[in-house]
Amino acid sequence: MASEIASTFNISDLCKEYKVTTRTVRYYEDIGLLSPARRGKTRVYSPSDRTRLKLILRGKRLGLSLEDSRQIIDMYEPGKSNVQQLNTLIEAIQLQREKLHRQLDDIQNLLTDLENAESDCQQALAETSKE
Amino acid sequence: MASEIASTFNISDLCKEYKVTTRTVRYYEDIGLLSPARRGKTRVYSPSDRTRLKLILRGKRLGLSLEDSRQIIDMYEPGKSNVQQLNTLIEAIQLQREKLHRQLDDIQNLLTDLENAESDCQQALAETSKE
DNA sequence: ATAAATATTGACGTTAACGTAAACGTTAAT
DNA sequence: ATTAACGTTTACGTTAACGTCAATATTTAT
Repeated sequence: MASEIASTFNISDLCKEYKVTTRTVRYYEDIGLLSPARRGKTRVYSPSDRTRLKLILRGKRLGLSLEDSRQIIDMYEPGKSNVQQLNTLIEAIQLQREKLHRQLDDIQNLLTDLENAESDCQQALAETSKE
Repeated sequence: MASEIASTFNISDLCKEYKVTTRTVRYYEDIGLLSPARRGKTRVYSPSDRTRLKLILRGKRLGLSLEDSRQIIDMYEPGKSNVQQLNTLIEAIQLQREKLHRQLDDIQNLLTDLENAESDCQQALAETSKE
């Protein structure tokens, strides 16, 4: 028998790594976003599961819903796809990209606003220290 | 009497402009994010109200909660602030900026992923058309 | 003046994304 | 062997951000 090569994770280690609760990753499994293997009844997470979780959390940081993330993740594995499906997928990808570009724009603007707000504060502080 | 100068908006025009429902802007008023004037019982929105709504919606596109947006908007009007408050505000601003920079990073990565996914699709389509 | 459109204030309903607690089995260390 | 630590399922609870009526003014157009 070959020895185990791929590293695996139990639920609590995975949760510690990504600072989420077990409830959260079990919930993701409930809705089909993760499907870890089992050793008996215990969940065993593969590196691929770990990656999926990472992608989900990145999505959350961007304000995506879990369903949005699911779709995006599915985009990475076209699987058995005919021409029709591929074209649909490309369209979906482009829509997401446009949305992300809008988001980039929003962030740039908000960053500018915050920089201005901060320098206003610094200004006010400087005024205060003069009196 | 001087004639009216500043343009104002009624609720439905405002909603049409920003593609939100009246329920939404009334809700924002309920939680104190907007405080339009009244003509009798009818709400009258000023350009400043309009701007606030715009900022709220930008926040939403970025995945911010309404409370986050409220805090950020408050950052633009320091009002009567002592040194202590100003320093607290500057810290808050910097925290938000760091978060936004992380978000920028996430978006760049996701965009790269999607570009790769798209070119994989194109590739697959090319293969298909060869047969 | 009267109909049609638009406004208002309740108030209950809904969905996503978990939190929280109970009740229970399994493994690990002492 | 027993206790502590960790795992499991089940199930009710919670919060944000509105949706969706309903009942009732008020305004606008004809």
